[in-house]
Amino acid sequence: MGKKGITKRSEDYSQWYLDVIERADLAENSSVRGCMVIKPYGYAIWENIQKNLDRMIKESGAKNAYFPIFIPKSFFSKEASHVKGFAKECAVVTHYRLKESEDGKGIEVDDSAKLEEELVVRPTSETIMYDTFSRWINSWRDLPLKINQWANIVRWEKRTRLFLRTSEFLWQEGHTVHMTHEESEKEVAERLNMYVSFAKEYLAMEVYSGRKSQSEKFAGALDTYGAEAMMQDGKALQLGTSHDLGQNFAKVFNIQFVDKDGQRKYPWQTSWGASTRMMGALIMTHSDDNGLVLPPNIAPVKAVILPICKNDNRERILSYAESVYKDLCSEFNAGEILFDDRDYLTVGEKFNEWEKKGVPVRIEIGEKEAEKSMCQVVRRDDGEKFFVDKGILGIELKNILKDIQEELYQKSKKNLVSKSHRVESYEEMKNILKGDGGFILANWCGCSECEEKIKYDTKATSRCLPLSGMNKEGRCIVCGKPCREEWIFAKSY
RNA sequence: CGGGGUGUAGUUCAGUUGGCUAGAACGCUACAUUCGGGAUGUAGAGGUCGCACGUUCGAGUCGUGUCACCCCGACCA
Repeated sequence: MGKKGITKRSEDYSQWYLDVIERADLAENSSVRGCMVIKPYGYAIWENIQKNLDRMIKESGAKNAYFPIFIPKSFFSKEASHVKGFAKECAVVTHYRLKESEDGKGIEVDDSAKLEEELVVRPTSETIMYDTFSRWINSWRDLPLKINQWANIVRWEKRTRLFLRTSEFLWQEGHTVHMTHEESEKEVAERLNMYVSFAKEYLAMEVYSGRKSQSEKFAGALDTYGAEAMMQDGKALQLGTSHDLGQNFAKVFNIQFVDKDGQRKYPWQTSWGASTRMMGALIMTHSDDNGLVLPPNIAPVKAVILPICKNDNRERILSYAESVYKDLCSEFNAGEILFDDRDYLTVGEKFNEWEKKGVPVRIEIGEKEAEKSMCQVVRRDDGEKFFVDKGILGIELKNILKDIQEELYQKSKKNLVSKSHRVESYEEMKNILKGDGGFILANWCGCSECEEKIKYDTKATSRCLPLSGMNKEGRCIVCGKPCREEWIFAKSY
């Protein structure tokens, strides 16, 4: 009756994904690869992310809309660096019809149904949205325009990785248009901060945020900003990005507005997004060897009630547990409290199942509890157990959930700090990256030669230049030239 | 796209120098006994050995091709 345990996380992150996603196992010989199936429990997590992030997005003034998944090839190729950045990972639709094959043994593409112009399956929606924006925007009165879209995205990556770089993923992409660069820069910063606070308040994650280097920026942007989280294995994972697009797209899509002074002008644009990868980060950050650990603010199920009964006391305990369940249901939203009265599983199996799924709190109800009109509450994050009076369970539970949320965040913060290393020499940097990894804080002159060398020597790339890294006098970790920017480097997913 | 590895039951894998009716564990189904940390017993279901071609009297096993997956590169907000 030994404990089986799931595979140690250090060996295989995918053990944590079992209840959340699985590899799409499509028909044999199918060239659709690297896709995921999001399971109901995983989708419930995504819905909680959507719900809360969507609220923050709307608070920024953006409105939700939906644009086509198909982008005419000609749109796509208008912005030179944009197309260069995405060209190698696009799925392209060339035909619109199938026909029965000559030998009657199957279906084949009907060559007579070839599209005049190929359609690109969106790898991001800048181009198709901005073509429309050019017709929506005429006057300064039409600005700022703030549009958000929840959609699926396809990027035919050479190498996929379950959850972190799948061929198809879900995301939210925001696109805004402003009169001045000052205004669009403010938007870029605010949306970056939105992702940082979302990570903190909902995902219970501490991140570094700042400007990306020129080599890491979005294809077509002036500047890209990102939020970077640190995983338990010392690798960085980007949570969200925010781009200052300048007037690059406005010029090629001919988005113009007549300003108050009567002049036709190109507006300034931004785009920003966060994807299902965020769930990957969430899971990889908090989980332990017993499975997922979900922050209460994002967990689909906040607490599970487990009656523990024997044959001779079953009815009594079940009816007591049910009254506890009803009490709690009146204080929580539908589905947030679960009553697990399955009698074909042993208690141990149930404990294990809910632990694996990361339900923040388990409420045990057995002989002792029923007698004293109490409940035993067990926290998923630290395993702490205590008795709570039935009468105050609802209030207590809310406090406990709040406490778990806060402690998970503090733990994440501690992890980020302990995995961040300010280095003074290139040797030190190489040694750390060869060992446990983590974030390296180091002065860098900003030239691409030094960045390339770091990448070649350590496989780490620059992650971002945080606010705190500006105006830090020092010498470039590689070439030794005096410089005043302290960048963050890390190996990343 | 280059280098390495792997495809056998739902899952993880074993399968000898090519040889007889294809193996285990877990999971699944039924019944009974259980139930405060991953239960036990009995019975049962479950396979075109990734796919194609080849070598052979005979292929899960050897060869070629192909497809998919994993790792490392290249690539990648």
